[in-house]
Amino acid sequence: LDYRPSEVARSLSLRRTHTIGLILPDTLNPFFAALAKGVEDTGFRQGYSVFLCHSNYESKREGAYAELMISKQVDGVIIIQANRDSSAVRRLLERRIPAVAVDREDPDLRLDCVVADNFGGSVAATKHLLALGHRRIACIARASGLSNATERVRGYRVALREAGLRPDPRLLVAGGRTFAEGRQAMETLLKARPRPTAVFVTVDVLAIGAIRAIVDARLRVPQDISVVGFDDIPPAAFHCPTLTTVSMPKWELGQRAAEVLIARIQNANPGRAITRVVLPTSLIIRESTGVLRNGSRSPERVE
Amino acid sequence: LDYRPSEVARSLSLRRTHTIGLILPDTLNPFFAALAKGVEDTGFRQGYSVFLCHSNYESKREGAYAELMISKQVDGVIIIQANRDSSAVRRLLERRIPAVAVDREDPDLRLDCVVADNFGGSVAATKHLLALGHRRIACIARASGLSNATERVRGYRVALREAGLRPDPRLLVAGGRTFAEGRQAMETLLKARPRPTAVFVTVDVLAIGAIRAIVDARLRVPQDISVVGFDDIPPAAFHCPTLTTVSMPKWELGQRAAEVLIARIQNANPGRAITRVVLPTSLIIRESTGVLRNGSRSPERVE
DNA sequence: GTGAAAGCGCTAACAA
DNA sequence: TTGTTAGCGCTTTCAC
Repeated sequence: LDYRPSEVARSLSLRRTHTIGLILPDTLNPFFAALAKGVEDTGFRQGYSVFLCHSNYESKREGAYAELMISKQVDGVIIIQANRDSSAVRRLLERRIPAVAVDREDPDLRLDCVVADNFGGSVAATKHLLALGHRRIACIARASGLSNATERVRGYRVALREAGLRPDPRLLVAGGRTFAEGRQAMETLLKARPRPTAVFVTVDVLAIGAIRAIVDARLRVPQDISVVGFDDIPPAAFHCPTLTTVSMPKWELGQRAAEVLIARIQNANPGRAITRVVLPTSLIIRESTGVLRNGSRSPERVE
Repeated sequence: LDYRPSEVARSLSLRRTHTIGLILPDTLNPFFAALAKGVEDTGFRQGYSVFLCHSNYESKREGAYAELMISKQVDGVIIIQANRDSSAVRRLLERRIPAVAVDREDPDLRLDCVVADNFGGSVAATKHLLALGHRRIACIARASGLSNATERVRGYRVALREAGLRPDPRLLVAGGRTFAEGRQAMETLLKARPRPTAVFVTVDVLAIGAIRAIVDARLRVPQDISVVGFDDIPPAAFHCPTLTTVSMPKWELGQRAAEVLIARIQNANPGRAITRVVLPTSLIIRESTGVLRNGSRSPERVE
């Protein structure tokens, strides 16, 4: 007859809940959504349920969720930190809750992490623009101070330097995280003189916003300005023009994070060395980048 | 000193877990992601944690999750059914787990539901195209057989009939749920002769794919073909051209569902009448729709 | 008021 | 092998 053992009684008895917490800024962002799917898929396959915890980019809420996960006695948590404030992670570690950081890492923290090769991807993106003849290459980047953001800017800078160019600080502008903020950042950039002929936008969502700003200024992508993004979110391949971008292994990031976490949970070896996995990124060339045209050098009108 | 009561012991004792399950097809779809955020936000505010359960559009996985939610003894579940198969919901109801259906409803099932005015939104979208002078108006729709999909097609048909037009079955094509499937559907439609001058795509994701097909065929939106979508996902406002669409109260759908569920949970009145809430939709006019041009009547070349 | 005890539904250790 | 029992950490009841 229709009997289901009570998981809560089992949890109390076994002291394991077969539940993990996933703390992330916002699943509305397609990048995080894909990553979340990766953890949920592998958790499901391995018998773990996942609590969805939106920090909403707020440290306070992140902390509240960490506290809640402690009370709920999850077996572990996967966290995409909202910002530089790592108190939530520290709290988890303090309570000996297995935790793994994804997408962004903090060298000060001793915990497992799964990240992508942000630096390499950014070098590739910038070199692609250089190979197309561009020299005035701008960059729109998240100013979160988190490793993924800083690594991307570092890749951009290093690539420029290797090409014998000096990064122009006026061409580096801070973006937020929404389409609208990407547009805004690009509007700022469009005022620079001479205007950049290409822009490396370190987040696809911002890149799509940036293209909007370019189009609204009656300029064309890529004829007047080339743009390359980062993440390869689903809309990137369908935007007009389709977006040249650096592909992130989004689902895999989540998958690997779940695997590392579950291994840590089941391997009751607390002194085990820290795991750090780095997944490769790769440049996907589409329509939004093109060779530098002389005519696009310094048009007078931006309307 | 740093003491946290064990929620699992409390749950066992109180027979309430302060946890709800959220079963949905896929958070990668921005529509579901926004809805999920709505339930998570209000759950958080009211002291409920949410289990994220991707059915992946598979009844089997949906059923497995329903079973798991029963074992985990969640206080209730919110479900966006993957397809016509309602066995998962029935299972929940059988076990007296409070459940609420969101976005799609099944008249055969006696459970609370929160849906949007899909019919009204579709009528408005179609009337908008009619007002612009279009007569050959195609429709790309999900063929899931679920209420939201059928209501949207019904709205389209009713609006055409009210304008004295007879819906042409050759202009109604089934789309899937991805950008690529939207493009495919539009490719089919582009072969129709005479070609439609406008298309109502019942899902934004499909609409963006459809625009891609139109552009690839060297036609322009809206000069050659107008397109209106449905959902108003974030990229819709940033696409080129920006997408005219019917706005869905996505976050609110999730929020209301959570509220209805929590009320049902706390109101131990099992005989209470079924709650059915319908939220309004509204047409948002952007760039992808324009007046019918005679020149766009029947161009010969589709490249 | 304060404190002890029973019970929530399981698992695991131990007896028989 | 099978059956019994203690205990997981809380809430609630009941006795003091």
